[in-house]
Amino acid sequence: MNTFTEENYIKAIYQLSERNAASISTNALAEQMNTRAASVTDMLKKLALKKLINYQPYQGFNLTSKGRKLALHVLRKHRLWELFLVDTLNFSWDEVHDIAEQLEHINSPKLVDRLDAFLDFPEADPHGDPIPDENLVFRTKRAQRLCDMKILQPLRISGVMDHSPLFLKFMAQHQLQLGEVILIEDVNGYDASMRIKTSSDRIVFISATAAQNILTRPHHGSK
Amino acid sequence: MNTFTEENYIKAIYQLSERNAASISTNALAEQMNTRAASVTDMLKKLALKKLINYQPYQGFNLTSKGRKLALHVLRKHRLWELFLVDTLNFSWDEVHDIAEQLEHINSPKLVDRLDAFLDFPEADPHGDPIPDENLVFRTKRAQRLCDMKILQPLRISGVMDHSPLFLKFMAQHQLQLGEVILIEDVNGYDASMRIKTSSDRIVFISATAAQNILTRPHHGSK
DNA sequence: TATTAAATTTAGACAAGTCTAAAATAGTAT
DNA sequence: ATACTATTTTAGACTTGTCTAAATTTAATA
Ligand SMILES: [Mn+2]
Ligand SMILES: [Mn+2]
Ligand SMILES: [Mn+2]
Ligand SMILES: [Mn+2]
Repeated sequence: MNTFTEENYIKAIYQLSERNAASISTNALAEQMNTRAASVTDMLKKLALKKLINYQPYQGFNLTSKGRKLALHVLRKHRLWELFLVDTLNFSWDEVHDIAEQLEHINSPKLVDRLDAFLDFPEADPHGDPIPDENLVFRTKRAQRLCDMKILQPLRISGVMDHSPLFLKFMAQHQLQLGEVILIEDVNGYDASMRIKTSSDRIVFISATAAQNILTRPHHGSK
Repeated sequence: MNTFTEENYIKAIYQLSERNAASISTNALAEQMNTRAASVTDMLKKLALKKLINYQPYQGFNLTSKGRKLALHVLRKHRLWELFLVDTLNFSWDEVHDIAEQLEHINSPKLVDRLDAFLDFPEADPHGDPIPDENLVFRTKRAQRLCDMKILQPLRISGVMDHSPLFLKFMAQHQLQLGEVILIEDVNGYDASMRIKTSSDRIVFISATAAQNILTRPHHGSK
């Protein structure tokens, strides 16, 4: 049906438009895909021919509903496989992205659904990213960045925006895992760095950069 | 490292030389790969350049030790994934081949080894084909065809030679599963069809064609 | 408005893998 | 030994995805 390359382009377009809204620039996509603008233009024509994107030369482009569905289907597979690797095969969360980048292209609807069932219909992957269900609908809303949250409010760490092994290892070093409940005790007026208290009363200082990449949800828990 | 296509060619060469021994003909490989002889010749040159096969124009070809290792590595992945699909995701044995045909090309040594451990270092896939271990060594010898076995001797069904869904469904219909212990009661002198008795004293008649595609081992069990 | 700069697209080329049709080789039969 | 046939290889072409360099369009600046 679609080549790996086409799927990767469609996924990249989806992810760029998630961040920047509106329509995406050829250059931005070229950077994301680690290729040249000319190659992107070539591919855009093909994707438009397949009705996966709307595209007018020089006027930008965006996903059609068919393209959006494909993007969500690939994301669903990517995230289910990541969770499988962590939960079932005991990989750590900083090792799984590159493998899922391959597994997301395996073509077998039955396999995806069986994997989904085996993992008990999970709502989020090991990085807290929501997993679309079999109808490609998100059942969970995305969480908010730690840097945008109020002080002294219980928060549960529910995801990360930066998926690089470097950042994921940083999180592990500071024992900030998904599910951990924390509290912003203080935001430094000078550099917006934060003093954080964990549920076990441990104190952690993190930079504003780090706080921008941690996703949280208000926690309404016992005490 | 290697493309999917190269891996598929190498695997096909391995499987052809397993059956026919010696060196393989361009035409035989073309048929196996569902392509044309000219395309095969093109690929043979590339595989020879990569030192995966020995190849002299017009003189046939065979795997180098490097090529054999690659073939075994791909087979290992194929068979581990097939077992995973059947044992863990509850697929039936006639559904898994095409999916494993894709999964066998996922490139991650760590993933293969983790999968191997998760499945508890299995020695055979759902069709009874032996799985090379992490050093690419077979720990089990291949079984023998039912049609070559002696009469009135307890035999355990340990594999099949034909992997087509048609044949696998035939086996299921006659309730001939892997592990089942059977006995050849009689071989018909006219068409070499067989009367078989199962451990539960059920009688099954099968054609010589079927008997050629069932693999068995002598069974030394509790009566 | 004219000029300049940035972004995007086209032109032309290349590698991988495939194909058909034609040429070369090996093997067999007279 | 010669002729025929089956097998294999080459020649030339096509598709996909990529690239560099040049041309085009849009946007920004003077
Ligand atoms: Mn990918
Ligand atoms: Mn993820
Ligand atoms: Mn394959
Ligand atoms: Mn098998």
